[in-house]
Amino acid sequence: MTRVTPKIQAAGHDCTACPIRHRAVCARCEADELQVLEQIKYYRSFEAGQTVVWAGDTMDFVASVVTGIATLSQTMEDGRRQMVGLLLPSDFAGRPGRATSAYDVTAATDLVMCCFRRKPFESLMLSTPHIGQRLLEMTLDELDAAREWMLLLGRKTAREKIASLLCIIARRDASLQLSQTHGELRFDLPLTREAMSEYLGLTLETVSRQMSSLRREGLILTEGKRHIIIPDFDRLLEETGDDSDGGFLV
Amino acid sequence: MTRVTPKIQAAGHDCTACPIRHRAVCARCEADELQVLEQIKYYRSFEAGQTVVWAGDTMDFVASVVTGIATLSQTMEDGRRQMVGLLLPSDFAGRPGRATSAYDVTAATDLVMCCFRRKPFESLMLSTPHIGQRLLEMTLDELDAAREWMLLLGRKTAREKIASLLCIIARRDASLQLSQTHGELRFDLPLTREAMSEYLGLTLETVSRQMSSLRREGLILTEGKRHIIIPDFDRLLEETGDDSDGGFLV
DNA sequence: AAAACTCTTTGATGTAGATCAACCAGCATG
DNA sequence: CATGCTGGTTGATCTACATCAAAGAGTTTT
Repeated sequence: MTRVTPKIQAAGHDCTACPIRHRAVCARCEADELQVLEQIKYYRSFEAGQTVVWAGDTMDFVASVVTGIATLSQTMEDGRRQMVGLLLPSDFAGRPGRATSAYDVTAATDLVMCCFRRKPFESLMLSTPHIGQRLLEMTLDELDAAREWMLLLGRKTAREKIASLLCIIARRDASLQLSQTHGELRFDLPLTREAMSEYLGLTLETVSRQMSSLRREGLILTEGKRHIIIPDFDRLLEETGDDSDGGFLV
Repeated sequence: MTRVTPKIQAAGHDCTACPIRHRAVCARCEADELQVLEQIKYYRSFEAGQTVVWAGDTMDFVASVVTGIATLSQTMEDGRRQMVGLLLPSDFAGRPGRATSAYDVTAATDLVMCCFRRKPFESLMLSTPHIGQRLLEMTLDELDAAREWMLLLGRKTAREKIASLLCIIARRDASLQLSQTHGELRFDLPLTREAMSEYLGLTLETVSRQMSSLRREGLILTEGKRHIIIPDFDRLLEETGDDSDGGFLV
């Protein structure tokens, strides 16, 4: 389990060079506002599989994902688990005004977060409207995504669920690389079959079977277990059950 | 279909007498800020079953639910529907900065909304931080509720889903009446079996069967089709699958 | 007071996905 | 190079819920 510690931790204190500068909670901040943020921020790294916080534990910071992927999940007493959020670079974790985490937060891949102690961040929100405004916008986006996910969980078939997840990840990956979402797409699946099943409200066996079925039909190709190639994105899109046009807001 | 038009429409321009004054987006506003809001607000009434807006249609206002219940739902091309939100008095509908509704908004019961034209509301948000702050708080609450719902949709059994829904409605009803959530509770179900099924990701037959089963076991009693009596709230709570203590944030 | 609605309940049957159980591939470890 | 470990695949069987179908209860309409 030897993993390279992401470089940014050692380096970057300079917000202007930050890769998520224009999309994170600080996106609207002016130079002087950024300087205040730089005073209270610190980076934390996690290895794939590590837990950032457990549901119910105190969480005295809020944070932006800088690189990697984190998941939010809930667990029932008897162990049933449901993932309720997938945090990608620039997404925000934690809730101003709340001391304990409502969810298990876990590093799905190696992860770097830009953290702010909660109290200073909260007072900053009062004095710096740009932060609150941006956070509102991001929270509204999250709410839309959560509601889209409710449709998936409540009404889609296993096959549609898998296709939807693959399309979402492919799309977000493409948007990070600034490539087009047409024709062939390739990316690494950042989730295990088990994590996928927790996100989709399925068992991992069903996930595996549906992946195999999509592979058999040529809708996806795989290299190793995790590298996915989508030869024709639009064709996979048709399997999601969504409107051909609009669909997910991502 | 003769229904009494809610009185507030004729009467109330006075925010200070508003029943949702202390819980809605305007909760944190000072007297002078309320005066500005009063300038741009207007009431709209809808009868049970009426559509407020269709998904995709332009929605040039945002609004607070004053009395009654509204639902948000999504529809797939082939007609499968999933409810993604239940708006109770004081809840907020619409999204500042977005011109079209992402969901079908429907009056589940007779409904009165306090509306603000979107543009003036947006500029008010910039000049009146109290509104944006409150909206952020409400949106974060909605997001928590949506995530709780994802757990229900993804992992709960039909029986647990029904018990959860009844508990949530009973709880919110009790909080409006300022009564305790222990021992016997009674309330009117504001949803048809079909609406319940759309919310829970079930068919209406399954909803009906599970309601009958809870009734047979004495967990609920019914008077007519819609009036529900919960003789022992804590006993019903045990059927939800949630932690006995915390559970829903509502 | 019969007809037509809407909402609900109940029964018979079918099926998607869960559950239980092997087994395989890739890797790290003694 | 056997050993165990983690993550993934595939098969056989079971079951919770969907689907199809009919009928009851409470309305409004004629």
